[in-house]
Amino acid sequence: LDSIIDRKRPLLRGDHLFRIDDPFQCLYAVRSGSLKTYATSEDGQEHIMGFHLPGELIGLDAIAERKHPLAAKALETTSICEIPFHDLQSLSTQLPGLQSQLLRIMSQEIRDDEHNMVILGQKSAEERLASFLIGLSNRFMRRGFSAHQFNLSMSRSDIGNYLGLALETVSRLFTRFQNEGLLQVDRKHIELIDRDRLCVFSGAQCSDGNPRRYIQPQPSKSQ
Amino acid sequence: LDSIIDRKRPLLRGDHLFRIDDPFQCLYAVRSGSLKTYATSEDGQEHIMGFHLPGELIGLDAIAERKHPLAAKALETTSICEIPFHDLQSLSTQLPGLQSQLLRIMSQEIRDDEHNMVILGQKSAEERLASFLIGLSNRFMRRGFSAHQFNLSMSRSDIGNYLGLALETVSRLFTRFQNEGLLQVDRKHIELIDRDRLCVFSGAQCSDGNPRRYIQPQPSKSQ
DNA sequence: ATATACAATTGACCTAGGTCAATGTCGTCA
DNA sequence: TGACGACATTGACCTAGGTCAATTGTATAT
Repeated sequence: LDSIIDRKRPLLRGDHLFRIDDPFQCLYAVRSGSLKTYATSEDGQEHIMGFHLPGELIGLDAIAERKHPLAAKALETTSICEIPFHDLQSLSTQLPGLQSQLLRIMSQEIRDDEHNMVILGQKSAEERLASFLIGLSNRFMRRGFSAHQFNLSMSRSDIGNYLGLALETVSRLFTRFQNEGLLQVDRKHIELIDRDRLCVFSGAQCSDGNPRRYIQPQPSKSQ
Repeated sequence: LDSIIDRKRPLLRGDHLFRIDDPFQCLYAVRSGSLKTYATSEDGQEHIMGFHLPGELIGLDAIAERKHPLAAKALETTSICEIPFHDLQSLSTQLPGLQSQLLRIMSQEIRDDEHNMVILGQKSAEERLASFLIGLSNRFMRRGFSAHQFNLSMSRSDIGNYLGLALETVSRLFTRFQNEGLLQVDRKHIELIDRDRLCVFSGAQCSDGNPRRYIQPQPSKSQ
């Protein structure tokens, strides 16, 4: 199963794992550290699509066109597993479970993106940042890290870019959350003091540690 | 190949194809008509995630959890093909190409969602509506319909919800675009007069009829 | 034909959050 | 140790677009 996986030497902060339009050869799994993926618009503006933590898979969006639509850059010293896609495919013809596992992961990615679209399209700045922090917390928790205390490897500007906010707004919200007693910020270090109340601020479905979930249908106000 | 596909009787406007948390049995392909998919938040608020035109596939986000995270509702009289997922999977163990075709479609869906996240996160109201119209136009064109003239099956309110705008803003933009000579609106009917200039307004990468594309990397301002 | 209800438009007003600018803090390198 | 440069914070101001409300147009039911 992991006979095809190749462990590469670690990336340093700022190194690219791949760039936009690089040919698609491999999926990548983060072993340690973190990365951001981003698109750029014609004017050179960067649009961050995601932050990627240990245990997460990168590159699923490249399968269709056989090249990477986004670039991936390390936010800190980061080690990566390379998974050659060709090998993965031939292996999966033998292992029936592997194929459907891949489908499940991609389906989950689509769900997560849908969740992000709700956040970007419908939520206030406050709700966005709270959702972001709760989401990070959940992801750390699932991987066995502390859910109440972690370091942000990305800058305020990266967070703002990702959430569709100005970096000044992000900064102001951090101090506001801190004054409200929701959390303690020290530079990159975050401690969630009152995680439950932060969930309330995020306006959602997340206090149970189960992230990226959707909500029961309502009575349905006809059409 | 299409021995497993079942054609159901058509849905009427307002009918649900499935609701949130319905168990996942089938993928669905739109044959004619159109639908919207949406999540609802705890307060009953509807969040539209997509509009679905003939030839498009719905339900890929349900594979992971074996239930539908979104609801799908017909915007007009709509006919649908049901594709039982179980059958699809067993069939794909025999046909090698089918499996990878499915992966490609899901990968494309992830790319499309990423594209939408850029629109929601980074674009102005004007750019959002222009992108939306160009995107629709491209999708119609690819399916053999007119790229310059089509009917919107969704309300202004649906469009606003989808784009993260108030319906009043959508309405104002339609009249503005019309006054600028970009298009002609009559209720639900849209005629794109100056598609190229509308592309300019959308601030993107779309005038060539190839939608959902990403852009070359820039010189990269280091870090 | 008329009533009803919903969809769309338009205007007036207001506010969340963006922009610009000044200042502060930290980490790195000579 | 000091100076530079990136990052972060904070304040003052401004505007894109949201909200509220009135009006009109359109479609369905009686």
